[in-house]
Amino acid sequence: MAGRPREHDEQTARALLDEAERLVEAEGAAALTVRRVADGVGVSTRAVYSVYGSKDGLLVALGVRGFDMLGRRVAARPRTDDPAADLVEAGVMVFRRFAVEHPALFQIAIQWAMPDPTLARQFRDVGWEAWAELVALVERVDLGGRDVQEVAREFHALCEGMAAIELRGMLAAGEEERIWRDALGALVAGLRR
Amino acid sequence: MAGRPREHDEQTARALLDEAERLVEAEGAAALTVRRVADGVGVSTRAVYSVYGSKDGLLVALGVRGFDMLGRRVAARPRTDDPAADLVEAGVMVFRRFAVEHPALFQIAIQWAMPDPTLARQFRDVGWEAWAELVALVERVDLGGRDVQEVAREFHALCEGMAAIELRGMLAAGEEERIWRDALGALVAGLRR
DNA sequence: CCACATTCCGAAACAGCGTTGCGATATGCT
DNA sequence: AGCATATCGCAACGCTGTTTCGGAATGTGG
Repeated sequence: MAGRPREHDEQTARALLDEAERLVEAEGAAALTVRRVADGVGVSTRAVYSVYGSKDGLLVALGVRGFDMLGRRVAARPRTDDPAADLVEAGVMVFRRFAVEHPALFQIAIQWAMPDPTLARQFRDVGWEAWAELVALVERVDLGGRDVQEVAREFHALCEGMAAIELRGMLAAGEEERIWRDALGALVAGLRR
Repeated sequence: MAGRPREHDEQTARALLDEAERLVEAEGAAALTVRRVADGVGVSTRAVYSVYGSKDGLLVALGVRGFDMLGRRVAARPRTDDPAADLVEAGVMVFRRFAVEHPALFQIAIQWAMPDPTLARQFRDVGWEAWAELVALVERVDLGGRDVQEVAREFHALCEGMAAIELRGMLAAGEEERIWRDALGALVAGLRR
């Protein structure tokens, strides 16, 4: 008595998630509807509910994907003998790149840009792993007795704000990386004195 | 040939906007529906369309209200003989207070947290006025030849990021103001050297 | 080899959303 | 007084997320 085997495997799950991210990226959060995601992959709307339970489940999965990506990239950063520069470079080359290349994931995972922000609780664990990677980078910088968690928050705040502003098209075209380095460098320098 | 006089005057308009802000504040952006706003004020849904044209029009009006509030408060800040401190205090006492007291307006006006972010174009003018007030504060600080607009952007980015983080409950309770001052102070100090 | 029990999928239905067309209503001018 | 006119409230439309339900597909017991 085995019953009918499920047709929607892990491959369909990834295809659905890809389509969801693509939709938000291309047409904004309002374009993310269960019907369009299903149609884009070529399955019925029921498949989305079989795999992710609900539209909210889809959003949570996007958040997990975002934090997973972010955490891996921070961890993969090279460590030089200049911890302060390492931190700034991580901000520019990881956080900025992530936000620019995957704005939909940035908005969902980092900014909690969803109809129901309490859903963020469901990817808190994955987020914490990425957070720990950032803290590890901050820990290497001498900050004159400042609380590491607190500094990490402040650094993250500047990164998040810069990313938000850049995604809104408010940074001079072509100058984005320089301005990021200027801002992040100034914050770290100001914290060290 | 005068026709029937309109029943929904400026007073109803303000009542609708108040109710809209209250709804978003209390239950999140998803709770903002034309029907609920109308019911809350005691008029029909048609009134919302008579006054604001659409739900999007309501969102734009909330954005205008936010920027108007922000601009006035920045302009009203006292100028002391320490321009750098004035800037930091403006960030803490204006931007932070605004975000904490009116999170819905912050999310709409500043973060463009709407289904269709292109609506932000419609309150760009009011936003520019508030922006000019911030630039005026930055201009007084000696920044060693840095571009004023650019520094204003960086300062705004940190404020926006800190506000976003605080609204998500990620700052130690009771320590918020001190952390804001620490972060903003560090950025300004780092920019001045 | 067949029929059954079991499981899942897809189409259709439901409530709620933003929005709009239409009949009824309430006013000011002639 | 009666007509012209502009507004309002109700009901409908197409869309949304979600659920229900009948049919289809499979591994197993006879």
